[in-house]
Amino acid sequence: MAKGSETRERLLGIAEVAVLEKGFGATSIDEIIAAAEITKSGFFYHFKDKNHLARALLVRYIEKEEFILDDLFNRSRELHDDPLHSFLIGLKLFAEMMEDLSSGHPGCLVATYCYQERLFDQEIRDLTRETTLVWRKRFRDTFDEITEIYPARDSVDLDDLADMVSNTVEGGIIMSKALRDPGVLPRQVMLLRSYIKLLFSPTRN
Amino acid sequence: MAKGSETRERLLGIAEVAVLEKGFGATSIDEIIAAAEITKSGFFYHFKDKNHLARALLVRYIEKEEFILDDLFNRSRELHDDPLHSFLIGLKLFAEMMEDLSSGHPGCLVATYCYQERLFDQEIRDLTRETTLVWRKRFRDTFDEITEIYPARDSVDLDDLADMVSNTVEGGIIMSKALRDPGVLPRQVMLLRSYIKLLFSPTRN
DNA sequence: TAAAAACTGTACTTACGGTACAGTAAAATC
DNA sequence: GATTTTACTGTACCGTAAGTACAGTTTTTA
Repeated sequence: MAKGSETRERLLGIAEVAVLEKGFGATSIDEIIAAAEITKSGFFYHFKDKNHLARALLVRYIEKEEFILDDLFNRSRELHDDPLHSFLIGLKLFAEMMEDLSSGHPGCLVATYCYQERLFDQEIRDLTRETTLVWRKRFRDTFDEITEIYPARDSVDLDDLADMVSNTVEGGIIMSKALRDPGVLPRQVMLLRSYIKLLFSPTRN
Repeated sequence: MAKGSETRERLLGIAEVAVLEKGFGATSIDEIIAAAEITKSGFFYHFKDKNHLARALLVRYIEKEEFILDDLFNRSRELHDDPLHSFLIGLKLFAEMMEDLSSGHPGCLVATYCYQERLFDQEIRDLTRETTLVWRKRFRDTFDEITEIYPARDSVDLDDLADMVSNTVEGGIIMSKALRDPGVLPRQVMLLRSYIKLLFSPTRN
């Protein structure tokens, strides 16, 4: 079992890089198996078709993301009791993490899939939607905690505000890629942080 | 000339929809010519290869965008003399425009190209970069005008703030697609507006 | 009416997604 | 230690797509 899932992981790793660079439709199975030094039959042993590869890629990506976010915001929670300040610390940590990616964020699979939706079956499209809703819930819970203590200085919908976190990251990845400047994403996260700070800071500041 | 450029436009229109739905690599020339009811030879008369189609698509898209943004922010400028309030009006108008797109924003070609960069030649990658810099300059000029009158309540880099406008739109398009809710993009634009408002409003508010 | 523009038609090459299926080496299970 | 399962290899094949080449034809414009 160990050897098999090792090969599977290698295939997924190679495919992920290729998909984020060229898009799913432009990534050929032939190039994946060439890089993985495996035969086509070997590939189809692991994934019955390209759609199954797509799904496995997405599931793996989502799990990795969730783990990273859990870890980061748990740490920020340990650094400060107050939900607002803890979240502001979390955003700073996130920005720093994005800054440390030497060649920039490689890209978000959810975003690439959204921009190529017609290539995927309903199951995959539902997965991207549910993932985005999980992100929303994560940050919505945070903002619920914050508003229990700090009243917002402008009337905003908290689901929209929660979406703004994902929105900033997704937009920042694109802007970083477009400008070929990995620094854009972390700086945009810091701007989001500035908004949260202004929005919830007590009036006398 | 009229008939030729008419066919060319038709090809570009069909290609744009397909590329935004499936990505460039997954859009076949055969499907484009089938929809346009033209032969393959006819296609290659207009575009010598797929890369030339990609470039023409992008150039056309950029020109359309620029025209729309010019029009919108010129109108908002006419509605209010003050640069801050004029910009806030412009963002509201933009949000309304996004809301009126019945099936949501079809997607940004710059974003799809960024997520499939390895498919395109250097010239196209430079084009996406320069376009993003033009967007930056547009909003940077606006924020320069605003800061001449209103001091920012938090220390922010104005280029970053200018990028935040594009960032919000690019992210909003992805979030709208992921959640299958066209309303996300306009609501995110309104959140950006809320930030600009908080950031530049005189302290007593 | 001549020339340029805008195509059609045919034929071919290479690459890719996918199928089918027989065979095999290594690892886990009984 | 034999057997089954896992994880592959190898070969051969099909349909579709991108792209090339080039000769011929219609339509528009000068």
